[in-house]
Amino acid sequence: MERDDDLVREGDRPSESIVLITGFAVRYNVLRNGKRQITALHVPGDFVDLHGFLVKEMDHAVMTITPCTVGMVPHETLREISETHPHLTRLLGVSIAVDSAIHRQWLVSMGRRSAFEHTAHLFCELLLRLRVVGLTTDDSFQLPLTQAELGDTLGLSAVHVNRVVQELRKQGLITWYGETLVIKDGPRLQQIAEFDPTFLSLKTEPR
Amino acid sequence: MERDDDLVREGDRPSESIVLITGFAVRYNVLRNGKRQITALHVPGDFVDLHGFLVKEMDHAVMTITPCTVGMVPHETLREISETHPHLTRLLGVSIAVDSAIHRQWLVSMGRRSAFEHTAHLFCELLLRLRVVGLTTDDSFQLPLTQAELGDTLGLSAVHVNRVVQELRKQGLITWYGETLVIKDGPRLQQIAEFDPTFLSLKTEPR
DNA sequence: CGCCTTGTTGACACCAGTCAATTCACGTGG
DNA sequence: CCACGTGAATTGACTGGTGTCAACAAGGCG
Repeated sequence: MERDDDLVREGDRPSESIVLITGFAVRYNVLRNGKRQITALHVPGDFVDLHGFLVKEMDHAVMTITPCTVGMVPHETLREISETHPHLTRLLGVSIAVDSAIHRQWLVSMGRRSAFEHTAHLFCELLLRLRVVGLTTDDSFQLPLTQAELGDTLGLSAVHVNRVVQELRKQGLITWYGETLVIKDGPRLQQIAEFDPTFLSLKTEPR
Repeated sequence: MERDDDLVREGDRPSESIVLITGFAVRYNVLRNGKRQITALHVPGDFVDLHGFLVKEMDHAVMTITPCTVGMVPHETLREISETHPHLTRLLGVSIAVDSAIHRQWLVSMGRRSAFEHTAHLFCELLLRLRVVGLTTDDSFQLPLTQAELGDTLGLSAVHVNRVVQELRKQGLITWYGETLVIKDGPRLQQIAEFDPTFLSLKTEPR
């Protein structure tokens, strides 16, 4: 798939779920006044649309922000799995639970962190998530987002994102050149963001 | 349980999950500087701590904000259910999916709605959720939150919550006296909040 | 009766939004 | 190889929504 393709549209009633194999995608809502809020950033390995299996109708859309390759899993298959493979079902549940943990952290960032801290927190989160799937080299990774898209993710204006990014650069915390983001001082960035890496870690359950 | 009791503490590794039978509870995080963000409001009927079954360690706390009665479900029971009752398992999944839908709406509100719209949206959501469990009379319900707690929910200061509530009153949209909140003009409130009631509705799946 | 929480109000500060112009990075076509 | 076009990044000036601080009112309760 190309850049800026819709994977799911608002109002859809999908009959299959999507696994993101390579590339980045975003989940978002658009308001009447044209403002957009991105509610999730999906990286390779993410089950992008699992809850579409459970809810009636999509209340939001998902689109690629880079060229992507995806896998499709028919809901029928998911149903069979949920009836015959309880431990796989649990894995799906864990996937949803992790999404949920990320959502909670985003809420904390939106509500109670400054734009600076919020941005730092997101970068910490992405470094960790991308490291898990082997997409980092040392403390850097590809961040194929425009500053405007980053603003829609953070709930900030594009102009203010720019100011914040400049400040992060000036303080020697990051470098962001082209699509490559380098975390230059991870510990301090985590400290600023009050980032707790354990919120992404999962219980390794028997079975 | 009394008011302001902890149901779950940050860092806990619970061995049972909680069903809220009567009363209200909140899920929250506290930052170093003392700021608090409430990430979920739980009403009677909610499965408060389902994901504690799936994740290793709680990254947040849950406490009652009214006297509550709760039911405890050992994780062992949940595991048995997940292995032998796929359709019940699905119900649990749906519960998580609904939480997730609410979280996304909160993110949109936090990021892209004004304080006024955000507050209106929350009131619309609560009216609908409480109606589903039969806790409304006409367009009113019990809202046992202080304005400070409401601020921690919305990501606003207590002072600003007060200003917003005054404005909602002045425009004839709500009444809030004691713990009783009355929605006086639901349609207009929904319109202001850009509230879409379908985001809480669920697919009624065979089995 | 006096404390303590909650709600309310006003003055003021500041973070972040908006608007508009400019620069920069690139890709394309002549 | 260079002129242009386009989207992204950057900058500055100004606005405005929300936070902070502080004081006061209104109840509820021991």
